Amino acid sequence: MEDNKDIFKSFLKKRGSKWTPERKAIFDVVRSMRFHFEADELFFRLRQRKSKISKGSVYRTIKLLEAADIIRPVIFTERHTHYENILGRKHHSHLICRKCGRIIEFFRPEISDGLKKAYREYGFKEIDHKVEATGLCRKCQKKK
Amino acid sequence: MEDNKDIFKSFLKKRGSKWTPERKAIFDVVRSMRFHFEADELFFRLRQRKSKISKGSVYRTIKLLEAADIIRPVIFTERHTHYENILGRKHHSHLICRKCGRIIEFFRPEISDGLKKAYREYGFKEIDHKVEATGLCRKCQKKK
DNA sequence: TTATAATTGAGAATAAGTCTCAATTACAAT
DNA sequence: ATTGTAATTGAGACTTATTCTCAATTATAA
Ligand SMILES: [Mn+2]
Ligand SMILES: [Mn+2]
Ligand SMILES: [Zn+2]
Ligand SMILES: [Zn+2]
Repeated sequence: MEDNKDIFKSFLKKRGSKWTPERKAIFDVVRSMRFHFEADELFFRLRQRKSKISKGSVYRTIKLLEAADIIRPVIFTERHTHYENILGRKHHSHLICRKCGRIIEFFRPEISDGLKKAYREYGFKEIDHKVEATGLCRKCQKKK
Repeated sequence: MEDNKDIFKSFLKKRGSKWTPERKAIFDVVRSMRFHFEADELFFRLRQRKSKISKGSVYRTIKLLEAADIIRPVIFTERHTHYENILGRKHHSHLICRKCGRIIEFFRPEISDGLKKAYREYGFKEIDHKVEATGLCRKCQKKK
């Protein structure tokens, strides 16, 4: 079976794309991310590692990682896209505090269930889904 | 009880804001929208009605309509925000075809249920939620 | 080693949305 | 009705995330 480490390389090979140092570096950084991140953050971390990869390559590689199902876009509240590494992670939903921005990841079988029924009812072939629930966290409810 | 026609006016009055011809015109157009729309579309329709309302006022008024719970942002797949009129409409989820873009609105009690449980479990006070499920519609599954 | 198509970096371009500010206007108080 | 004033408006400059362009570079198969 395939190691997560090689999954991007294989993906690229399979489609006749090249395995470049830039792509490797970006994939490495992505694998190191523990939580949600944005393009800019990748760029910044690459800089810290004294890599001189361009903004353009970061965005281009993000698209490839998405196509490879290694990352997916999440959190749509803000103006720029947020991503998360989904390698070996269970699909989950997000609960977001409108005041402090805290994000909680959760899973509820009822939701998967309802979605499955919807896909079936409308004859859709499932690809992905996003659930974003907003509210006020306990702390923020107290503060006046 | 209050007529939908006056809901925006009352909202503005209540907070000491003015009921201007521009706001009325934008609200009228929003009320006429049958499906999801974007800022640009409001602007365009206002132009058709030979109104000369500025882009600035359209965006400013959209914010007010959101605050008044007359519209809400939906559909996060694209780069710009989409909205829908929620006056008198039941809260629903969206099923979107990745290929042709067709959007189906649906409601599944299991989803509301799961969300309610999540809010309770994490002590959040509910505000709103969005569910976007993507896949391939029947037609698009057939085509090759 | 070579040939070639894919990839890269740099920076220009795009586009949604926000901001600024002087001129205008709604509307409450006279 | 008139006036005073704070809120609102239009015009266009600005911001910012992302995409595009293209000449130079590079991975890889032959
Ligand atoms: Mn997450
Ligand atoms: Mn809808
Ligand atoms: Zn909070
Ligand atoms: Zn379709």
